[in-house]
Amino acid sequence: MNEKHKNRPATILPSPNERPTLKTIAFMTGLGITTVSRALKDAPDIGAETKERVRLVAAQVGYHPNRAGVRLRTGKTNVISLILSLEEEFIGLTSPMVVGISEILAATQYHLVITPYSARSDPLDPVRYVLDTGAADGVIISRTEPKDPRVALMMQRNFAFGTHGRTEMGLVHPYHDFDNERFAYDAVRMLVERGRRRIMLLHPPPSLTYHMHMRTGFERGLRDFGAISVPFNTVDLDNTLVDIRAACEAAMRAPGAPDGVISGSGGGAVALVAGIEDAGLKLARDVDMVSKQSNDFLQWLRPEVMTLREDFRLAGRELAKAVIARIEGQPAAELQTLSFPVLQD
Amino acid sequence: MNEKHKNRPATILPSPNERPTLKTIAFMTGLGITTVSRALKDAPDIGAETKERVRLVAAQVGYHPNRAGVRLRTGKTNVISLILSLEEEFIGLTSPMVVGISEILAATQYHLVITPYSARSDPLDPVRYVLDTGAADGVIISRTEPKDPRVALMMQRNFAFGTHGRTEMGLVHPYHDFDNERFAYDAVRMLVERGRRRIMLLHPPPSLTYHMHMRTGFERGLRDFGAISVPFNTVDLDNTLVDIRAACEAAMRAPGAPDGVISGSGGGAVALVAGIEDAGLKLARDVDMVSKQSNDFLQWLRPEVMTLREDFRLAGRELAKAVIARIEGQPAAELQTLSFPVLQD
DNA sequence: CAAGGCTACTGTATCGTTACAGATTTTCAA
DNA sequence: TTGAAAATCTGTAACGATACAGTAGCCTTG
Repeated sequence: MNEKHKNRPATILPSPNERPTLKTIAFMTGLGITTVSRALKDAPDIGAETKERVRLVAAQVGYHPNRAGVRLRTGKTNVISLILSLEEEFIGLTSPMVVGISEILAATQYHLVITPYSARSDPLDPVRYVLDTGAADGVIISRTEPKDPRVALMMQRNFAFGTHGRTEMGLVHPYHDFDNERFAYDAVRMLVERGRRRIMLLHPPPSLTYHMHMRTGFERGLRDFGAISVPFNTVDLDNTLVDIRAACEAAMRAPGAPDGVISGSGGGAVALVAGIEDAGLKLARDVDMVSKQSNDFLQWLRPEVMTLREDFRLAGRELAKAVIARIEGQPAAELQTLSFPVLQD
Repeated sequence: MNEKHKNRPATILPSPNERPTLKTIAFMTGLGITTVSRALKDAPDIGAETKERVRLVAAQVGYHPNRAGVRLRTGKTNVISLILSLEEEFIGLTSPMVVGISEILAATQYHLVITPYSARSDPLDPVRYVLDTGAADGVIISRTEPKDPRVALMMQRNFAFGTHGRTEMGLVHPYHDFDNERFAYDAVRMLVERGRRRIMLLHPPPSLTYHMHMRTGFERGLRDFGAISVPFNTVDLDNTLVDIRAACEAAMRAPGAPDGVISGSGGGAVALVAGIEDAGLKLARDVDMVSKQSNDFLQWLRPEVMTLREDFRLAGRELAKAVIARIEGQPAAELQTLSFPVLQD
């Protein structure tokens, strides 16, 4: 509309095949590059009509800001990094989390980058990598420990992150956690209601925070409902399924064998079922079992096993929301959520 | 501004807390930025001793090239995008692929970005997004169709990609595929060897390329080993497990019910087992079953089911290698691999 | 009507890197 | 001794975006 002919710097006509940039739009609208940039971010010093015109042209030519340009200039990567242990056992659990995270990120500018590490290496390595290279604006980690050095490091550097699981360091940070204490407590109750008294728990590795949560709920359940614990300390959820199966069979054949079993994960439950049956026992008849479950397989093939569902997809959603909110400056204390076991069917 | 001094431009000492850049190293070594850049890429016009010195200092200060800088200047993103359908059913399968891909990328500069789409939207969308925004140097896709428009588009744009599964358009591109024809053929053989004659196949959706592969192997097996097909066309592997289970039960109760069942995926097999048992039949006694399997669950809970393993982790590794090789200019014809069913245990 | 303030817009410098076109010194054949 | 070639090294411009410090015109206000 208002052509005020100061002759514009001799802009070369942008070649029509290339990706449009701010320059393209500036050329098409007759505005300056800065104006276009500010118009697109709805800055207050740009006229309403101009903004409209710029937005229209931008949409028309399919403008997407160049991520490298933004990132170089502002330091903002628009990336959330999910730090994943590559051991097969965990990836099965974390994959629904990827779905949840993606669901949230889809509505934003953020991309999801998978930053892997192997159990044989230091879990701090991937975190340090992201921090040192500025590879992401925020990070999501799992397998959280009570005194987690990754959390300490990111807090110290004032870096946005969320943890799947809680810590116990007196540091306030975003997390999402499943109430494993309640899970174990409810599990004991369910077993006792079915007349079971001698209960065995397949617990997470002691290094992880939720080990203590689960044990606490377990012990409390034993006390409140009047059952006793059958020790099962030779294996935990980080052992291979083969080891768990063998250990379970041994426990089932030993004197004072359990008549109730609790599995802290769905994968472990499969091994426990196999171990129980290896020992010639039958579910529901000789032994009852409660498992934490994330997929349907177990339930379909051994409906006798009672399952309490943990929703990893929800965890992904909550964590993605929390990390983004943290990046945007929301206080960490407001970004802590807990989810509860849901009886399956 | 055009100051032509002999002495170096008045470089400000890089603040010690910031990430080191080429400038930092240039300052420390007393060299020019260009020289440092070229030394680090082992360019032929830099002295051997200089290169050594630069490399030493770079390692010392923990230099990582700024990805945004490289990307902006060269257009190289150093990103591989895995395009994932977010439906829970598929994510379970594709997650071991993430592990395989990560294993390969870990030794390179590449990052893995998950680009999701939902089944309700156009599968072309994520591909177009990557192409239009230059979000990655290469792409990996699954659920490949015989005339796959994503493949056509990326070929036309001369963009590096690899497909999990083959196409049939006369276009030569990198792929990794599982030999589903052989799987079905072997499966029929295994069933016939156990005296089964009336065989039912749970096949993939007809739109996917491997549907035809599997059917071909199936039909060939029926002919070669003298068995007959029991139609099972009301459901395929894209249906929910609940639907598959119900359809299977119905088939098992119908006149002329099958005595052998083949499942084109591990997840489907669980539903089939449940359906068979719903109909009051017993595995190994009334019906035998062969399944494609990717995890151990089924095998542990129904060892009667014979399983042929498909290695998704290997697929991830092969595809990552292929895409990188393609980016580096290797001919697509050399980047096509096939893997074969392995009898489980 | 001058001074000041507001509105709407713009040019320049910069982020870190690399392509390119020199520049300087050394080496060496004639 | 003299070019010329080889060996090393370097400055500038650019990739696309944004922060910042303007500018130009117009409107108040006293």
